[in-house]
Amino acid sequence: MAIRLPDGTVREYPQGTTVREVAQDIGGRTALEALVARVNGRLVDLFYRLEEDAEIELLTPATDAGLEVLRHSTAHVMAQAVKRLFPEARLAIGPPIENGFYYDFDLPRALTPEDLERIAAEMRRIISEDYAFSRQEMDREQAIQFFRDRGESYKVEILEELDDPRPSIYQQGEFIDLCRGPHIPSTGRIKAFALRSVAGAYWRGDSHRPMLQRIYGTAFATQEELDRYLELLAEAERRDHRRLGRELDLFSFREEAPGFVFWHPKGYQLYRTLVDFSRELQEPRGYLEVSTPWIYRTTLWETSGHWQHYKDNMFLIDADGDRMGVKPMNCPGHCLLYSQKVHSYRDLPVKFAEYGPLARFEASGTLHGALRVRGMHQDDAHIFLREDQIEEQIREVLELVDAIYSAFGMAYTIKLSTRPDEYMGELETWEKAEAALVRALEAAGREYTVNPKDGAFYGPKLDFDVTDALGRKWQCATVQLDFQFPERFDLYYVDRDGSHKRPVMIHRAIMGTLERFIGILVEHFAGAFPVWLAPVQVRVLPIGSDHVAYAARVRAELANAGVRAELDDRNEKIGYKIREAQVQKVPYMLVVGGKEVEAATVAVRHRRAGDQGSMPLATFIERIRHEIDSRSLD
RNA sequence: GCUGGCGUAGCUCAGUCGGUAGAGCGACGCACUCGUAAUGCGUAGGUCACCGGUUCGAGCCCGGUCGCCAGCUCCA
Repeated sequence: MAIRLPDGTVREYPQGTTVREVAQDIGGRTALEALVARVNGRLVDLFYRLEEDAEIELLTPATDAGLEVLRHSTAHVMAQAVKRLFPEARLAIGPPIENGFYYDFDLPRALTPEDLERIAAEMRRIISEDYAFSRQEMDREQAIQFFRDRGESYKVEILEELDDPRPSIYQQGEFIDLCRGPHIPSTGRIKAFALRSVAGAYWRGDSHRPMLQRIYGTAFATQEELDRYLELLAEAERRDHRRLGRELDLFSFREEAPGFVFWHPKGYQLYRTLVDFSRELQEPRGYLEVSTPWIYRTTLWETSGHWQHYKDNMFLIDADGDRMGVKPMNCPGHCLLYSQKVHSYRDLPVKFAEYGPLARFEASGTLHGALRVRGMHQDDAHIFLREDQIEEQIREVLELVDAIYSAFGMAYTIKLSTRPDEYMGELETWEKAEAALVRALEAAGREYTVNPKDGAFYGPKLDFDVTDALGRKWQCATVQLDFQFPERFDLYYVDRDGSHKRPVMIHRAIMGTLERFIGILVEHFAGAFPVWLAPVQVRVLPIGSDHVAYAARVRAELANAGVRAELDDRNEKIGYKIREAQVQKVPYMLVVGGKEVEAATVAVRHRRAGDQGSMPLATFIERIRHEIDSRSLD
């Protein structure tokens, strides 16, 4: 039979040759380091027997697929260790995930960090014992009986719902598990792993099913790569917005108001800078900023459909017998506002923007600093338009998204989220909306992936995942196309021929929730904001008390030039003042002493580049103004 | 909401066997008038998350509540 290799060469082997034998024949590093192989596009073990002509590719842990298999096998080794230490443990599932793997167990008691140590030690023993992985297929009924005899009720449940008539099981040493495979050749091939944490997880992700214990771990091809990954996690911890928010005096949280943010003056400065930026971009595009009520009678929520689809996430108030709900979204209010007057086809699109407060009753366990809150503000807007304007308006929004994210140096990807199971309106309308979004994306030449069933209850949406400086993804922007609200609110415009037509609506937020977006920015920039965003752009540091008066004049001139500047006139050594400004990540420090007073200059120190030498104040102002106005990311 | 863990000064943490609480940093005061990442000395600061129980006596043991953390579910 003919075996074709990725480099295009074709070699002849007798039928029944294993992939491993082919690898040995080829030789070289890839063959030596290969963990699994892809044969005609399908992943297989190295002991797989080739029976006919095939294209094969050997996969080392340097490939995504190879690394994934390595992690999957490490999960099996972990399960083996758990079984050795806790023979009564029942196995659930143990897949590889992004950056690692997990395995869920039903255990008689809660695991402690010490248990993780013991499990890791047992894993190291299993790795040094170097058991080969083997594969066996059996009839489904036989497999069910096999796992039932071993008391593995979760495996039995999986098998009972499995389509495969001949499921496979894998074995290494004494450990046997139901598994599709493939796996690495032997446990000794695991070179670097770490167990990270234990947490509860529902069987099959269903909150009505038993809670299992999930152990998270990770594995890499080499110790260096593992160390690099662990260092990335440590860096993420150092950048945690909850910690930096406190240290930089941006915001705080109190148990008196779980899920709400207290914005300190510096944090709120940042917040205002973002809103100003949003206005600056939206006003030229015809957005009209409005403010609408934040508490409405439930009758409005019934009209909008929130009562039926979103009630559990709403703060409800009994106001003297009147049932009212705090708004989780602005759309119903904007619909009422739209219906306040008669619109001509010529007036469309009408774009209402609002930055006001919203409240969503999020489950207590989901709250997370500023990233997941109950009280929020969005750079929200609703566009009322004619059907023939959909493509052009979606394109304009896409272009706005681009303008905003590029200002923060953030790349992003687009997801198209389609009709969820619990949806409102007609199937036909949904299909029309989904098709319109696809057309707009394609016309704009944007790449996107499809995220099935993740749309809002009133329409399909485009979600934007931004990637931060540590490579983590966050969902911020959302653009939703909606045919339902105009219907429910009986909105119309007067068309050319005088008839009443139904407008379409686009719901859109770019930064999304500002609380969340600022949390992301704090972590993205590690608190060292570019000058245009920095709450304090300059701190003026007089060396002695004789220089305070001059320093105060410098600060005032900076303020006149629209630069946010502070004066540190405390009676401290210059080194101490500099250290404090550095720790606060203030972009520029202006040191002024006798020489500067004399020459009417300032000695400029940049938080990263250090001492920049002296220059006339006007020169510095010109430079920093340019940096601010151009929204430089340096 | 669920599972597990945690809650002591503004922050980070110590507190032994149950005997009424401590450090460093920060804050404040005083002195020092200083040239690019920490001057010295002193002072104040605690309902040990909250409520209840056991005990002669609870930061410590038990129960409940709240909050936070890691996940799950949900999601911007």
